[in-house]
Amino acid sequence: MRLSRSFIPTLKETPTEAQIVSHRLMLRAGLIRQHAAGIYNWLPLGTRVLQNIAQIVREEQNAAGAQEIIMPTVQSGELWKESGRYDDYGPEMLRIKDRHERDMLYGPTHEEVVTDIFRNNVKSYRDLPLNLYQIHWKFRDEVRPRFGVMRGREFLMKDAYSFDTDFARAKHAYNQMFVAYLRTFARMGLRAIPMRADSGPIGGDMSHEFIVLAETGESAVFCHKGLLEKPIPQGVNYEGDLQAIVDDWTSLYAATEEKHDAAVAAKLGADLVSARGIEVGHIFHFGTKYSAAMKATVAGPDGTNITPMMGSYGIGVSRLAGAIIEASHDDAGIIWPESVAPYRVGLINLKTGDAACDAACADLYAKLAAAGVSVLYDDRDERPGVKFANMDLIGVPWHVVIGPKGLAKGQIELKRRAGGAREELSIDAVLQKLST
RNA sequence: CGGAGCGUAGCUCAGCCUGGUAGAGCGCUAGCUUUGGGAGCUAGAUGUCGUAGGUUCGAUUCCUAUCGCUCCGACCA
Repeated sequence: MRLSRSFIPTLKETPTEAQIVSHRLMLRAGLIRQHAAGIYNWLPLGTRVLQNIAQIVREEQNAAGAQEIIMPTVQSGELWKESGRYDDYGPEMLRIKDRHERDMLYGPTHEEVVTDIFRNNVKSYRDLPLNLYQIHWKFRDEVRPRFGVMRGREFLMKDAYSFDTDFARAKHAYNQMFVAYLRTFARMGLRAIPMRADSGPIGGDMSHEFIVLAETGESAVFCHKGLLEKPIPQGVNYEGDLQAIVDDWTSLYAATEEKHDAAVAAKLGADLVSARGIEVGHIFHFGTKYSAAMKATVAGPDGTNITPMMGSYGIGVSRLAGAIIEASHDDAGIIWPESVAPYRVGLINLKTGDAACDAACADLYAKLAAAGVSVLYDDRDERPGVKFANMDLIGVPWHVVIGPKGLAKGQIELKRRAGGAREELSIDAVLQKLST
């Protein structure tokens, strides 16, 4: 993409409303713009990041055996009356009446809808296990939205729902999501630590929050420092027994403030990490809470009905965009991990209008595109300082700098955004390096 | 929901206390110069001073209401 034709409105100054670094940088780098309290427009750069994050989530969910669907954002209130949550959920749920005065709502979560899909379409135990997920927008009318996309009212979420015939199989479904989550966050360059958590109003007794440590995190968390270095499982067979992996991760102390046991934690001594964290994922097992209330059953092997055990598994996709920035930035701007970066390479033409520079840039731009590398090409007639500052702010992982001085020697500059290491290379060498 | 603050140009903000024809920097437009880390000069465009009432000869300024946004707290599958 040529920057001269891109809609990437960057800001030199920080808007007053933004208090934390990820919010400031998302506004300054032109990823988002606020529409109303806790509600945001995602501009082209932000949209690309969001799509990259969603794609990683999607690939790992699919690998773990979940199937993607799309459920409605606007739901019927009737279903929520069945589960009893229409009255329980409170003012956080945005309630709407349609033209026929029917009670509708903008979905804050989808247990009711997915259970309705299940009971209408799944009739036999032989169709289980089943895990359905979507990556879709939710609305929760938070009392106090804040921190940009970290606690918005409308947000993009991956929510998965598992159905199993008994607890052992439900536990396996839980473990599948547990392991998939470890891998998902790691692919985004994040270390997310599973911590014992309160299951909250949704109910249930098996629950972990996946927490990224960050100073600006909303909750206080405590964990064994060994969890910061534990290797992420590779080559996982999701059909096989995952209990050993889960046990390995849950054997070390890790808890959010609500579940924190100071006496137990104190025994860790110097191994205890006490920090703040951002919740990027949350998994629950809640048994038959919804399937029973909504009379979702399947026929069992002996002909009697089985009420399936369920779990739900959430990832805050739009929140992750903020969390990644919290974890990876410097004074100059965002430092995107390659896996989620809106572009992999930023090509800077130091002297637009200079025939040699223009030709070299155009040539490299075309060749990188042909090699399948996403490039943001700053072809604007701006001063070098402006271009450097802008590319640092946007935070693409690799910067290629082409200017008249270097070009005279047949050299261009390749800079790594993370760390700032630079090297002078030939154009072919840069092409080679970025194409692999 | 309790407490506090802020709404003036696209952005950051001054002006308001003490009422009298709307300001700065950055950005934007045009031109010239400049060009390896957010340049310089010149010329220009841009505002229902959040909205509605009230007081006054006169309101961005004082009063009231209202809407919006932010922060602290409570809350947060």
